[in-house]
Amino acid sequence: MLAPDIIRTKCSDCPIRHRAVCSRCDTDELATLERIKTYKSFEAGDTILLRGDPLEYVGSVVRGVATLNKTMEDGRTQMVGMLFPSDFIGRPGRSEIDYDVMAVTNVTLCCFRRGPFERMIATTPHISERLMEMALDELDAARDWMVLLGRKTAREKIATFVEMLVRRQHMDKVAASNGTLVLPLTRDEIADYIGLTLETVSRQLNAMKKEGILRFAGRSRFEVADLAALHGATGDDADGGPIY
Amino acid sequence: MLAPDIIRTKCSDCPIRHRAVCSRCDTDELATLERIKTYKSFEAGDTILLRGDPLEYVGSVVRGVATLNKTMEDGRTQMVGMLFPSDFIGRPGRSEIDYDVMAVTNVTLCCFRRGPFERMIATTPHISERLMEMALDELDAARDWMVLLGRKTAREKIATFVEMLVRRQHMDKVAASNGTLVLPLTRDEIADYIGLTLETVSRQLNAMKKEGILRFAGRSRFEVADLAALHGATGDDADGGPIY
DNA sequence: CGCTTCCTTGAGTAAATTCAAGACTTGTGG
DNA sequence: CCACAAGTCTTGAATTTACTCAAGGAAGCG
Repeated sequence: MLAPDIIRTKCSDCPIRHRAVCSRCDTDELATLERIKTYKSFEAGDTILLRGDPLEYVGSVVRGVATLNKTMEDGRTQMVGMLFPSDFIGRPGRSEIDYDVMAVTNVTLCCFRRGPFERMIATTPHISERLMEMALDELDAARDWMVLLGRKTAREKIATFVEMLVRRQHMDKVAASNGTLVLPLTRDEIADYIGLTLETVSRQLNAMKKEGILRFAGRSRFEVADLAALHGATGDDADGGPIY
Repeated sequence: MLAPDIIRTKCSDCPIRHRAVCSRCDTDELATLERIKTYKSFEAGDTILLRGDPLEYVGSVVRGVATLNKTMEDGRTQMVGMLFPSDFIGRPGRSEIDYDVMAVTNVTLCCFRRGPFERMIATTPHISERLMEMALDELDAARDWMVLLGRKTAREKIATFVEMLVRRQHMDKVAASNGTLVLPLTRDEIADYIGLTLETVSRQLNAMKKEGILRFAGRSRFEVADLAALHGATGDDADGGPIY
């Protein structure tokens, strides 16, 4: 773990203030959270939590990207979630989790010790309601991903994955300076997320490059040259498309 | 919808009393629920809810099995959940759902109108806490299924599916008279649940029959002749196995 | 008993995987 | 600032798994 470079940002200045688990808290509630929060930082590649570990902390991703990974007995792995800024790690009332949480970029977390946080939830509807809402959002996302994993072709999987990245980075303004987007995962990690092999991911990504749908600038920076074509390749409904 | 054949079972006599959303309610709370509940019945094949429909009711499955289905533009479908007795339909704070809910057997639901129920949640921690717990259980199940869909072989998928059925029916005592289990889904529906085609499902099921792992009595009744072999075929950890 | 629906089985095909070799990035140290 | 090493990525060829297409057979319902 790195030394935190956000030492103690005020909640009111926090970049995820309006979307995280605390988004509906009033000034008093925020003051209470302010007292019990701590920041933790992780370097790209670090393990944030290991499957089965006792869950001492819960918290929000403030910066960076983390992934939730499940590994089978024989080493096959499936990523079951990607966490962007404002996403929550850990669950109320559970003492452990059934997947590993990994930092895929440098990550800063806003953490609360589980005990005090759970006591606060019990008396703070603004938090418990938001937590429920976030859990249901995660459930919806998991089910959408089940369609991807079970029924989509390699090409559709890639297109859906890229579209999801665009949507999340647009939201977070991780998007950086120009219109360029960041590809926070390696080919191998993408493969684990969408249920393919890294070779197939590479082939499909290059096919979309050749077709002029994507444009790459180095390994991990790219932009979408043809958003409509990208959406067309997802296999999703024409209506339900991306709204910016 | 059928005429309900449970007209007004008392909550205290309800078969799912100890596992459903109301499981932690005290006598007073139960009395309140008793007043606002209504039973609805559906025949096998009926649509319980359609994607995008305004969600007027929420409720628990009392008897029967329902499925959650997503359909792509071109007709490909992926089942994203199976609901057994005690499972909850609908979500607090959401006015619609993004999948169809179908009755695959005859189904009886214990329903509450969404408005009154949500008002009750707000003042009844015994319910809101249980709802949160159930949402997190569903999320865990969805993520386990993502591993199945993304990384398991046809044989592992079938074995995992059958093991899940055994576990749920053991729990519900749907298991009926003898040790026989019910296969509530057709080959086609199973295929939609585990991301295969019906032919592949049929082949794998028959392979397990020939190997003496499963024994069939007609189309939809079967028993597991070799539970250890079944679990061995799931690809899951030797430890995390079924506990009866 | 006959019809409909669901299931089985086979043969050929297609999509993605595996195996393998080589090329590009990126970061580090000289 | 360049060269090198390590890690990533690309591409091709062969293989495999599951899919598609097709026909026939069993179950279950009326």
